[in-house]
Amino acid sequence: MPRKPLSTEQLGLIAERFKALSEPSRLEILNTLREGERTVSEILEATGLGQANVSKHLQLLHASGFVDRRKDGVSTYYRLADGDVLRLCELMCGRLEVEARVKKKLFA
Amino acid sequence: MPRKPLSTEQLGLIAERFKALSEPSRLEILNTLREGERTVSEILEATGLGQANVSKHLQLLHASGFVDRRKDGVSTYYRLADGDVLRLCELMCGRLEVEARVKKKLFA
DNA sequence: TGAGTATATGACTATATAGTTATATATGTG
DNA sequence: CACATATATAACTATATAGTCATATACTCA
Repeated sequence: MPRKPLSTEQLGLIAERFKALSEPSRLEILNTLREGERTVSEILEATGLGQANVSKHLQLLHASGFVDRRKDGVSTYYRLADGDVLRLCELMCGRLEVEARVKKKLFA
Repeated sequence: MPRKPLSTEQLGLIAERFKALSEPSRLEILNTLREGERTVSEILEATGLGQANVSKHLQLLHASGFVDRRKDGVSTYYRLADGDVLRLCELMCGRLEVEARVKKKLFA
């Protein structure tokens, strides 16, 4: 949250973006795209998710600006739009690691 | 997302945390706590949300590790657990600003 | 102890959405 | 053109959850 207070409208937009990242299947898709550009078919294979399901998730991730895409012939290639997804997830992972350490210490 | 690939289980935990931040009401609560420690009553007043509703949101935020709390007498004081919420939201805000600039440019 | 206040919790409803199935829309190839 | 393949979309179902109302719990004080 920045220095300035945020309007209700801004909070709504932020919430919407976080929601895009709040589903395991979508994170799995993004995780696949870490390796680089992939077609929908490749994502299907990598994740084991259903075709229609993946397609919808990709539409949402694209609408949220987390992935870019290009069409080439019959295929659509998706890729991470920028490094923010990685940064966001790293931040969350850091939290989880700390948490795990604390829990471990409690039982030690 | 960190350098190493993430397990399905880890992705689930990360998604869970993002979900905690994916509701406007909860962001509004966190936004209130930016100013410092607040009681539930103060949060009610600041946000205009219902009592039971706020209480449940606070339980969730606490379970997710985003807020800490202490009881003093009949009141419970909540506060941001650390700076990560601010960092996460700043990142999202940055994205939205860029997006807004691009949109503006398109219509210029 | 009884009344009052602050917070938490349970039950319920309404809404959003993940996943699936079936179908539509390209695009490429013989 | 007919057909195959890749992706997108529509309709539907099942599940999760935000919000609300009613109630429970916990603390304070007279």
